[in-house]
Amino acid sequence: MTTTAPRRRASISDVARLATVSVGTVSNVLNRPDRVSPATRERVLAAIGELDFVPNGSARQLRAGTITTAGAIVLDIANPFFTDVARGIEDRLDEAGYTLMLASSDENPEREARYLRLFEEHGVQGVMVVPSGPDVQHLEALRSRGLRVVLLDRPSPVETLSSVAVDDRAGAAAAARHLVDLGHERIAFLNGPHTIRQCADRAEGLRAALVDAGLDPGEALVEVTITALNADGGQAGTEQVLALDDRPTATMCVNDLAALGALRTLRAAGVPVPSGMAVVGYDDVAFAGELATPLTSVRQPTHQLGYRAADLLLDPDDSAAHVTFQPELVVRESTTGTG
Amino acid sequence: MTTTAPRRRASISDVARLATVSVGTVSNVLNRPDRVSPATRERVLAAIGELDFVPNGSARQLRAGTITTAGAIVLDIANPFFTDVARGIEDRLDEAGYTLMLASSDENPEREARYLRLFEEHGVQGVMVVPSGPDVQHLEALRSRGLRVVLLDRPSPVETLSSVAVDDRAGAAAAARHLVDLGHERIAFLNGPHTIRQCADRAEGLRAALVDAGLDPGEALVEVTITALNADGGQAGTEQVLALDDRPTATMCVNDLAALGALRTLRAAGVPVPSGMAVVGYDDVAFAGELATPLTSVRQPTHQLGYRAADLLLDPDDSAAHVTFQPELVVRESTTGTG
DNA sequence: TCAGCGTTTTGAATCGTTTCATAGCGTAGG
DNA sequence: CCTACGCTATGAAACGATTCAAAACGCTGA
Repeated sequence: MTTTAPRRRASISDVARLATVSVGTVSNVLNRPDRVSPATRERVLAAIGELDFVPNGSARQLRAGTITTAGAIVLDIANPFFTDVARGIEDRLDEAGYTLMLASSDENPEREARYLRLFEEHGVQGVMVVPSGPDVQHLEALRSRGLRVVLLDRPSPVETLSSVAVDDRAGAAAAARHLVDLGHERIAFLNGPHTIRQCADRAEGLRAALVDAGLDPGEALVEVTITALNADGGQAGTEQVLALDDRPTATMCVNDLAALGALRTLRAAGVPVPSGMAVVGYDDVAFAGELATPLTSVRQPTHQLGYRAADLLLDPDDSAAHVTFQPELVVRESTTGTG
Repeated sequence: MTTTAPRRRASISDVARLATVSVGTVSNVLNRPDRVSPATRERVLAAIGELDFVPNGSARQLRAGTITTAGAIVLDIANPFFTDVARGIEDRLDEAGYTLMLASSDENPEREARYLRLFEEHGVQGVMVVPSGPDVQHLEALRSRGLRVVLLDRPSPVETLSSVAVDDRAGAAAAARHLVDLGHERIAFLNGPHTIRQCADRAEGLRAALVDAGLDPGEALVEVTITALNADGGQAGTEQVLALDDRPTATMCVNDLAALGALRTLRAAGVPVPSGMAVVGYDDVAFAGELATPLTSVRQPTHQLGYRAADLLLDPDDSAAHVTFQPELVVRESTTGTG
């Protein structure tokens, strides 16, 4: 193995000099090989190999103006829901020869803005974003500057931005109806802050379903806000719920990771599931069915969600489109079991 | 909400014209505000705001030569192990004001090469890679062209490349010793292809531990190669194992996702765990302890792994460093239970 | 031999920044 | 009143590619 010391990167003119042609010809070999005679092409390719030449993307892009790259920003890359969505995006972009730059905002609008700026500065074709706040003006501004923008996992609050979403109200409502049908009349909801639209929507769907069932949400619903939308958050929230005077008989969680934390905490506290406390998750991630107490959860078409988002981003038709998928309640023993 | 039609992106000279200064001054406002008089600065900033000016990153980079971005390529972004590593990387880069471009190679060397090229063309400072094949010459070539390269999750096979890894032989050996101590004398190993170094190392560690215990690996070890290192792969592999004439009494899995598939398949086949078949996973992901049969698994310091990798990448010292972490066996009921 | 034509190659202009040598300007000191 | 100096601001060069009008080349047929 040879250990060459780093040297200056070869440029197209270095190649041209070595192959004794002009830079224009080298560029043609790279981009329109058919316009170059075979002999010249050979010579240029040899020089490229010799020098380990890799074209400078910045220069290319500066001149050509555009690249086949898209960006995506999700809330948390460690959450399987978002990685499944990301896979859907990647698969669709791959078909079109595009590449994806992925980043996670940590629900932090400042980080979101930083990554958006990075993407814009580097001239991506467009971005897919799970907004970390209710305000989408900055995204509309981005669109007006010529980038394609697709809102991920939330219906667009403005006409002009395309969006792909799952009906969160329907999902939460289905879960709530299921619990009410089982006789629960007091339900805890470990939810994220309402600044995240999905969280607000789910709270609303849950509330509406309770009203439909003739219950007073003020009585029947205890919403606990958790800041970390993961297992740790679920644990903290469940500890709060267990400390309540009039303890609910069921807990809905904003996602399956939080439900994992809830189950862990309930087990530690010796509360049986579901007889002591029914638990419902959200997302139906891969392991939901394999837990000690298999988890009732709301399944979302994650892969499709990402795939379709990328589809909209690539669509040459410039008009905004809005796609909504329907979620599906998957019932398991964390609500119907005998434990 | 106003809906401005996309117009041409403003450039620094548009700003200069509007503020009636030279382009150099605008650049100074952007990069060395203290060298510009407050009055001029104000005027320029107003023009920037007016025009929605966002500097062109390609042009900047072309001239300045470098950006504070690093790339990472993992095998599968849907695998919690890799996303935890990615979080570690992100956290360290964030401290240094760097941003991360993340991609997954799908264990496909061609995809890996494509992303490496993309990263290089865009002038990242360096890349962290979980190589998808045994050959690292292309990475050494990258390094010789001036990029910083850190191998992720595998010890470097060459001196010149920095690496961060967990001792895979030790992890597999610890798991094997545990199984042998429990009396198992025939062990199935659902492993990935040996072209992936971790897989080869784990097979070797397992084999060595069996020899140490006085067993003949030819007899005691049944290695089943699975192509998908996830739950589906685990399911397929387990089906093969169950069809064997002389059925092993324990199954080691290359990761927890595969173990999830194994547990699912065993349950479907009515094979009790661990009395009918003990199961060991690898990675100790968040849900491992919460499964129907809590999973014995090899814990790796994932977050640290990523954090340290980014650390090496940022280290101004150019010499190659090699960091190895030790894994830890976490024993649960999938091997010691009464099921 | 030369005009005419199609193919291949050339080289200068261009993209939007940063950088840096230099010019302009106001002020303090002699 | 002139010089020197410190601030600011200027504007051209440079980064490394693509693009395209024009030149060079190689043939064919008269």
